[in-house]
Amino acid sequence: MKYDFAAIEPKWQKKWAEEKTFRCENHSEKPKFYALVEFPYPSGQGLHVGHTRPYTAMDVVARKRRMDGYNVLFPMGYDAFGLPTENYAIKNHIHPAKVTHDNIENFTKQLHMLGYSFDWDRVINTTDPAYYKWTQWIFLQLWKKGLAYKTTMPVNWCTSCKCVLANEEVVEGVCERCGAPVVRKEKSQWMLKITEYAQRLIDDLDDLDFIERVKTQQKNWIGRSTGAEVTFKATTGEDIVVFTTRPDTLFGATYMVLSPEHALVKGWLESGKLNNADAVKAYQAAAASKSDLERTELNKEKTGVCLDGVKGINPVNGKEIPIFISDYVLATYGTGAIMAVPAHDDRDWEFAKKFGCEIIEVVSGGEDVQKAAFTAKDETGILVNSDFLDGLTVKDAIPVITKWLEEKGIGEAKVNYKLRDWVFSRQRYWGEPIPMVYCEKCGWQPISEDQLPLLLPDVDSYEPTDDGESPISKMTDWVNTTCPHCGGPAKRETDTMPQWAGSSWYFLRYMDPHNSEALASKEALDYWSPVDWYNGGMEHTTLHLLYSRFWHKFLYDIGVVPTKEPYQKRTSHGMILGEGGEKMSKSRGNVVNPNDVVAQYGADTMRTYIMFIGDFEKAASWSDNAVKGCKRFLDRVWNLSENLTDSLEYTPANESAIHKTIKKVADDIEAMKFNTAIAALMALVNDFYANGCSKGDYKTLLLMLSPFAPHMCEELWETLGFNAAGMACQQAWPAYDESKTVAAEVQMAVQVCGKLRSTITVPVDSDEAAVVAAALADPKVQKFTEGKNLVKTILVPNKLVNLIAK
RNA sequence: GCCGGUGUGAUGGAAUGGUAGACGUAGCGGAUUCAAAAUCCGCCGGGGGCAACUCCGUGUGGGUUCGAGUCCCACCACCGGCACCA
Repeated sequence: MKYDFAAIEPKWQKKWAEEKTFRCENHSEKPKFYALVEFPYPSGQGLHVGHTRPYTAMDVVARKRRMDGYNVLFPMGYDAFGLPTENYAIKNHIHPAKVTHDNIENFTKQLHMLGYSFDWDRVINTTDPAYYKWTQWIFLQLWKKGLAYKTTMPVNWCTSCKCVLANEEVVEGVCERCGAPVVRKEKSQWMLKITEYAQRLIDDLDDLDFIERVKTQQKNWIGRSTGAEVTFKATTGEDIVVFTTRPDTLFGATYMVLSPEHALVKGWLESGKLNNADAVKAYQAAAASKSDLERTELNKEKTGVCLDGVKGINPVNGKEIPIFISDYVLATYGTGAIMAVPAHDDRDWEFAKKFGCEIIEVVSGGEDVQKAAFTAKDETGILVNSDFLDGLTVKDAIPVITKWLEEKGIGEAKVNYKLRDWVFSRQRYWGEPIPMVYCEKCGWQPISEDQLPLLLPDVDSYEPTDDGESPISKMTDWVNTTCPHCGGPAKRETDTMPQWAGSSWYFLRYMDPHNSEALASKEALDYWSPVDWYNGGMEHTTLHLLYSRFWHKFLYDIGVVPTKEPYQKRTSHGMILGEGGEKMSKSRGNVVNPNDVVAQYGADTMRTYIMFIGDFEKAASWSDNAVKGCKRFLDRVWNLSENLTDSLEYTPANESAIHKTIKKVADDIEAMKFNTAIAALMALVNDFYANGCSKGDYKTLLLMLSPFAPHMCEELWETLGFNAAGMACQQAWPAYDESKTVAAEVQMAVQVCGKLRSTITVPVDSDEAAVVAAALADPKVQKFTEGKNLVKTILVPNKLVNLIAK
């Protein structure tokens, strides 16, 4: 019989679908296990090989855990709102809902084709009104708690998408999605107060089993820094509050810098306090017109303007110091104003040199501060020229000055974060409508919860507008409504939610996907929470992963979900590169389509190869030749089935290898070392070829291989008549006996003075004396020990003996 | 600049401080075949030697250890994240 994957694979896929083999219930005697992969954005290109790596990996884990006796939830869905669909719809004049529907159909077919063990009764789609009803509901709860607010501020504006972006969506000054330049635009936007959760988002990482680089990247992004806020006085009477991480250097503050957008500057200009108003206004205008890229350009010359007519007063010594405006001070961080200590800060030093400001050393221990700033914060620095702080180390001076500031009422300890509130509105069509109404009399009002879902209206044109308004704004029938509060005329919000809204809570919906009363029932949430293991891409670390942790914490605070954190464990896969090690792209012509691979080699080969390709966490490049190697392996397994001995016992020569492999494959799957798990199975098959293979040997092999190559294993399982107790995927993982993982005789390395000289074969667990005696009997060893005294021996049981001879 | 990671044959990659290169590709030799494909068997880090064998070898230089790819120190290269964040 030939291994005809083209017939076998659809046969089993059909059976699994019809019998709902992988459906799971929200209750069980078994322990629960919730395995999650990031749901795809159903693009027109279909499933990418990049998707198959995490999906296959978690499918292997899910299948293995079922065999371990868990009640496994392994769901799939579609994150279908978003710009590419909208852009495709515009270009081809097809409704985005239709495009989405077709793409989802294609994705579903492909996911079935790969034999994934998803519970298909729990599929969700973020564009389904029954789903986004609850996305809107969560937004309303955020609004009720004051965590959603609308405000006018400078925001990131993508010049190509014609849409605002969150900070997280701007990568190196350009749009994360399309690569177009991002500029600052003053716009009124819905914002979510993620900053209120900054500290908890850091602290709660400690108890989670996330890979370290995810934790550090999130901490980096949140960017906590501790210091103090200090109030300086202006000679015109106003308070100027600054944030500093180095309050110890306060005596060295010789000037101040405000961001060009700072409110005080506007005030001084309006009240005519500034003698150089024209220069100041010109500088403000120049700063405003700069793109993010220009503003953050590396090693840029410092620029600025000194305010003529107003000075600051250093509160520790009463000195009058000049005030500048400069774009190296950001309006959106801290208070938008700094005290400048050029002797101990590189940026301030550079600015001071250019503008001729005074540089006073207040921390000794470095080089001449006139030549370079001394920025060390450790014990090497001793305070000088600082009155009561003199003689203290930097570390000791900080609490002393902070306490002093607090006592005098001119400052306090303060923590700042780089994290900004989440800009939550988009001027586009294909997203969840924001369920808010604006009334001239009552301001912003939420629509009543019983009116949800607020449906996305049909429009004729989805084109984004150049004036920065959503396409829906032209739909006057929809826009004009009545105020839920006073009943008077009012207008709906026409911006929609960002792409990240639907994915911020989707894992909860899988727990109870058809619930019309709540986003999920309390019983379902209690049973399945939290997600036990979530695998996804590193590119989502400071986007989806952070956003969904924030939403989950909010839902926890209002009593909707039972756990503080959504995901207990987070792992991440490396990218799949093209044949030459370059990123796959249409322009390079190195894109691998899973459909082609499955057609040529079958899904089991595709699955096995994508797991064997290399270290799961690292990038790996595709190799057509190596795919053939995996096909060859599966063929060898198949062909072996025709030469089995009848016994259901293990063949003695294979026994210890089988026990060892059972342990290794199980451990490797849990550790995501899929490549070595498959290597171990290959080695075992090589043993079977060499030693012969019994039905019993083969049965265990099929069970171990079934998570990787489920179709072929089911077929063989059936053909060989093992199926009385159900399919292979429904069996228990084979048991191993630790004592049998070691053969009766072991080969041991013999070193003389640390150098390998020979190997000997001895009975397992031989004691030191026996091993040493056997080693000394070896002529190759004798060559190096002859005429010397054995000073010491080191034994590593069953592995190695080292003879120290002098 | 700060944080994290990685450096091993021709190649993808293996190695709880204990026989470096498992397993797979490619390559070479053989069997089978009219021939090829497929399949099966063998070889496959470098130098020296007919051989037995021997010396060298995990980015570089030191160190700890009976023993280091693995631990420590310094450096080099590359990759990823953050970055005028006060």
